[in-house]
Amino acid sequence: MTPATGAATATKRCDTRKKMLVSAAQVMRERGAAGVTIDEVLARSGAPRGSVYYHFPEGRNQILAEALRYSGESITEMIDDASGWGAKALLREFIEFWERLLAEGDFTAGCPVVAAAIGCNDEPTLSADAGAILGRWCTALTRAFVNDGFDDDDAASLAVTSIAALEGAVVLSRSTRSTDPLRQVGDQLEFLVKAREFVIRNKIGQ
Amino acid sequence: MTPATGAATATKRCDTRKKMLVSAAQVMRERGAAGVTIDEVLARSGAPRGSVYYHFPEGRNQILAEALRYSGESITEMIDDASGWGAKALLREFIEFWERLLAEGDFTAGCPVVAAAIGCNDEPTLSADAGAILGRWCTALTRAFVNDGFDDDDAASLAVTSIAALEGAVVLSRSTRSTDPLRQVGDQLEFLVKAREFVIRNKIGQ
DNA sequence: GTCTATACGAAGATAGAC
DNA sequence: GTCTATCTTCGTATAGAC
Repeated sequence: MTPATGAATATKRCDTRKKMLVSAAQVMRERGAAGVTIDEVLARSGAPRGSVYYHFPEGRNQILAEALRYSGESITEMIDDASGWGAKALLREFIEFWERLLAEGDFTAGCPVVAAAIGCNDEPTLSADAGAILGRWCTALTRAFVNDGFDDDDAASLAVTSIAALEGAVVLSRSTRSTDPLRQVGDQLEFLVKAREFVIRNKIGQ
Repeated sequence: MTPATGAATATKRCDTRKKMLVSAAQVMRERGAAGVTIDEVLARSGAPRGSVYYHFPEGRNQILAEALRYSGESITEMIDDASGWGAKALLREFIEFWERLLAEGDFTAGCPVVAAAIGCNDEPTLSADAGAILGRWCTALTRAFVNDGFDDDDAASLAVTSIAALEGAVVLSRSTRSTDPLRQVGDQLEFLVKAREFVIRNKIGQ
């Protein structure tokens, strides 16, 4: 095998796998984890049926697990990229990100990680995997809040609240077909952070 | 038919229907809307297979729609019952409610309305139905905030943020198998409301 | 109102050729 | 790596008896 063919094969291999994972994540976003079928993934990705169990020997459950990891990582990257800007900028970025995604898909798709967290037919570990990803987002955001001067507990609490509120807002925005919830939550979170900063700066009790 | 038999029949009829809806809602909470199968509903409810299409002529989709409505209403009632106590008490009640439910089910089940909002195989109206229910919760909570002295816009914004944050916290709590997110979000929401009140009372800008 | 049986299709998974 | 064909299971839905 020449180096050229080797590279081409490797590329092809990754392409098919990747296309399937992207499609699986998309279906997960639209119909929930339990709604992901191999047929639908094949139809969307254009991947050949014959290569399903070649790329994913453990079948459907493996596709679900990897699709979750794949889409989780892409959002984690966005958070990591933005975490140098400070927590408030990160929150704004997150909101813009979801506003764009929701509107692009005409409110037919939500967050794949939440979809996985909600549950699926079998594979009970999927929800825990989703929880781990959400936990990592919280950790990254906590770090950003700490950099902004919050102590560890406050930072962690604000981070968890921010992720929860934003993910909840995505659910509300999607199901009501409006970005209003996302923007309202964004405004309130911004105020919340400022109020916390104000309280700390002035060393006053609540 | 004597009145007695009539009543007995009516009771029986409602019992089977109700048992099936409760079971369907339970499956929805555990596996998502797309994960609800008639077989599973029958197995859990002990309802006879023969009466599925007697009680639900439109089949599975009807079961999903009614299970959503049923479980949505039970939570709406809780909100309405508590809405006389003021918004902050209502939030606390909501948090206790979910802490109890999550722990009782060993973190295997979340909110049925969010599960429906996330999507399902067919029946695209289910998500919109869920959105309508979430909207009603926001309306009720908005009213409570207005009663507490907030103007309409602030009240609505706080209500949306509260519902979003709490539903998001349920997702986080479930998938991380811990009630910490729910409690952290509860604390932050309480602080947020107090801070808003403080700002209004002292007529200071943000 | 409920039962049994069954038709029908969808979906996951496997086998072997190419 | 991919294709076709096939097996099997499961789930929805229908029909007709009781």
